[in-house]
Amino acid sequence: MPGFSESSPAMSTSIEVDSPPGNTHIHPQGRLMKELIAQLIDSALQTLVADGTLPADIQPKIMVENTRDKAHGDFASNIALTLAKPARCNPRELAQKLCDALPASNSLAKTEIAGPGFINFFITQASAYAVIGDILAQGDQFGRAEAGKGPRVQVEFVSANPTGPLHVGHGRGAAYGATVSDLLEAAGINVEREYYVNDAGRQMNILAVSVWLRYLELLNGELTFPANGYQGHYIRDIAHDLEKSHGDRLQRPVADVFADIPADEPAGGDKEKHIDGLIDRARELLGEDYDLVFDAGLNAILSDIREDLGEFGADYQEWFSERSLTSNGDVEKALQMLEEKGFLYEEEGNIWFRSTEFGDDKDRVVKRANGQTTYFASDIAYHMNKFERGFDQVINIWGADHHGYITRVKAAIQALGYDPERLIVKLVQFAILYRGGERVQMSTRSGSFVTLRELREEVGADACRFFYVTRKADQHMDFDLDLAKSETKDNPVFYIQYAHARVCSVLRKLEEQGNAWAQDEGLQNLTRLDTEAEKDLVTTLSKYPELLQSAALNYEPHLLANYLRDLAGDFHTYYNAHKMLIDDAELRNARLTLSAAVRQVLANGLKLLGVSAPEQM
RNA sequence: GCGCCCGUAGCUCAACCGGAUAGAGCAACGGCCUUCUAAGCCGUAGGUUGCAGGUUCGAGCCCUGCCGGGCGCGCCA
Repeated sequence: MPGFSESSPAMSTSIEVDSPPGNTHIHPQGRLMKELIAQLIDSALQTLVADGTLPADIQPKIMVENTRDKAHGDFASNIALTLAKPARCNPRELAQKLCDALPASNSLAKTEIAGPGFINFFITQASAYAVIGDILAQGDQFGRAEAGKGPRVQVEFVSANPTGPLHVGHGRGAAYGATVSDLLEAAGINVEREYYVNDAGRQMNILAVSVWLRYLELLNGELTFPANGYQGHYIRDIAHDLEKSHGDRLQRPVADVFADIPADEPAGGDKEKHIDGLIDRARELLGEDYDLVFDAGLNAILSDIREDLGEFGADYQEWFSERSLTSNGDVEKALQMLEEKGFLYEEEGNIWFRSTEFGDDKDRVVKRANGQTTYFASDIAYHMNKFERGFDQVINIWGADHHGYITRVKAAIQALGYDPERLIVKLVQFAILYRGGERVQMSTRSGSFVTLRELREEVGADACRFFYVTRKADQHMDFDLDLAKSETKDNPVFYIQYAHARVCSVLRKLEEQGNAWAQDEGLQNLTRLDTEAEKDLVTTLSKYPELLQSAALNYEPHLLANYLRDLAGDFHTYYNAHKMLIDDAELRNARLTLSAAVRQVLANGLKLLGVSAPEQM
């Protein structure tokens, strides 16, 4: 995971708190205990080196990790295992010596040696429970790193061609990109979200022609619509608006439009040649008015996409136009730079980029014999532009079908003199929708919905956002619509939201009883919380900040989704086993204080996932 | 054919980046509602981590080969 590292080993031994690497600017509460333990171990090591038990030249990496099994304490280190060989002694014996040499700490209850030589650390209850006070004191900031201290990172996501509404395939990229961006921001990184608008190229011309033909239909009656045109009803809507705003200004004789155009596919011809002929003809007949049609299509669809994403909770700082790369000269500039560095050559009139020098399978055309630059040329210029804007790191979130482009884009970046490691491409696999146990067929023809908007309307934005990121992005996922809509515990979204609402409900109930939650009294009596359910809950809470960092820096929002489910589960278990509204005021307030901390963490996590945290269900 | 991703309980997926007895949720089976939301909880069962080797104190994770699935291999965008 390159990029965020600014590690500076201050000690003779390097202390590594397990994952994520780097990001030393982040010191959330949850990691402090690990660091403390690592320092205790380091001190013990130095003692053993001083008395000759360990050779002086060892370079140990001190790893402190969470235990999986609470019988193993709170934290564990494998240091004795890794040092057994250089120390030429039995790992368990070494572990014992290390334990004996550990400095005293009032956070540490005891240590144990287990298994092949792990050292298990048990922290004191007071130390563990301190997190509850932290959560309530920090509120919605709990778990977040200090803002604006980190590097500048750009996240580009969705970037679907503006030729039609977003479909459910884009939904996963939108949810993933939005969540990763928010997570990175929570990790203290300066995030800029960007949408690359493919407003140049043939597809956009096809869109323009489609709109124009529907417009002509409106004025002159039905005509033979090209097989390769955009068929969707939204094209008619745009045509209708065009007619409203410009009347018959764009009217041209239909016979002229189709005269001498190569035959379309249904007529035994080539649909590509047919549509290209129509594009040329439209330009010819419309002259400068062509742009009017073109922009009408582009703007209508783009504003629809913007609105759609906005309602989905995906907000962008920048909508970057592909056309601007041509008009501002960036494409030519990028090609010129490659030319100067000797990475371009000409063959049969085409200009090729030597991407094979950077591991690509074959060289790629950047400019055709007819003088037109390729889409790839725009991509090169676009990435050059990104780095020129000063981002430390650039993250592209692409559909899995684009993986073939990674190598060539990285090749171009490298050829331009930038470190290709600064570009991170995350591929998002497609989601397959299921309804009633049946796979929903994704065809425009079938009655099944295809757009993201329809999906949101059917299952709700909360469930959409959550379900999309609940699996690792590079995994194929099955999206169960019935489950997403269900209001039972089977549905993780409801399950988590319900846990949040339950805490609110208890506090409301308390008020109805004419009582109030006394946080201070609760904090002072946390030691009364001595059941297993309560200890487990506190342990889970204490892991939140670290989990957040890990989810952010590894671009894995599913970790947060799973965590919230676990936390909600722990809470439901607790709630069911222990009554809160009891007469014993000290215990009551202690339990309410713990519950309020759970509510806070649930709310913080849900917010990052773009899911609402209702107070009542 | 080449490249990338993947293969874990009947199903959908985790596993803190090499650690201890591989974990959740569904589904299945058995319990719990005069009690703050049963929109919930508890318990049982379920595995040779696709197969075969290798690396080491230790492998679901790393290496090699094979089997199976997905995607990509345009002067398309």
